[in-house]
Amino acid sequence: MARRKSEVAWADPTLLILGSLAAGPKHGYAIILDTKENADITLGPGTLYGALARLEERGLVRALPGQERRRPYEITAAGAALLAARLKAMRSFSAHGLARLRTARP
Amino acid sequence: MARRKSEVAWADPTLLILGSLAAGPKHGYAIILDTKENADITLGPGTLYGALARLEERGLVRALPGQERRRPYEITAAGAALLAARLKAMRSFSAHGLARLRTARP
DNA sequence: TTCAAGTACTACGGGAAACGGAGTAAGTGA
DNA sequence: TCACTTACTCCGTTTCCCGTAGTACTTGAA
Repeated sequence: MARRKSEVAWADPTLLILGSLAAGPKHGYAIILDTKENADITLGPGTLYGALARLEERGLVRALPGQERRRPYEITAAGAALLAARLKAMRSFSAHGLARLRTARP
Repeated sequence: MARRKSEVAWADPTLLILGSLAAGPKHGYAIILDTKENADITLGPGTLYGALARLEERGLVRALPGQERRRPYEITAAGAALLAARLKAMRSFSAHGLARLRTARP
């Protein structure tokens, strides 16, 4: 029940979801499996579907017609643009940070 | 007053702080200036000092003797190890995500 | 000398949302 | 029939992000 279980997170759920949807439309459960595999982070259902709903109301993802009991989502152009910007920031920050770690400390 | 002001964040404050301290010991205000410059994120005092206190009680940063009214901190070995792991995850995720964006979508 | 601006931090509280447990329900395979 | 997987909904708890306000000292220009 604890938010982020007192750990230092390297990415928030919304970014993980956008990153997963960047590969193509997926429904919620498929996103959970994808992030588990690709980011080694297991999103609980509350986290996933809550974040997904917020992303939708911000116009960053869009719900697709959906068959049976699955509710598939796809990333929008705005979502892809925002994701690209965030990923570039992450790439730059991680590169600089790792360089700092290599350089510094006796 | 809203947590993360309804935006999609690409890094949480604790990671930004560790990244800043990786370059060497700093006091709080210097961390604010550093993250503003290097990550283009302005941490408010509440965010910064709150996160710093949590990092300290988790043994990821350590308070130094400190002159005058400054309270300098340095990253611990545990903090550096955790930072390295998180930065590698970020680097991998951002690389894969950007590749996905380049490949996909009509 | 006065006053604005910068430095450096403390104290406080609201509220978004992360998180997981529990529940539901359909499908699959042994 | 039963266990397991898939796929999601609902809900309560807790974290902690974030800004505002306030304190206090220093510096420098008017």
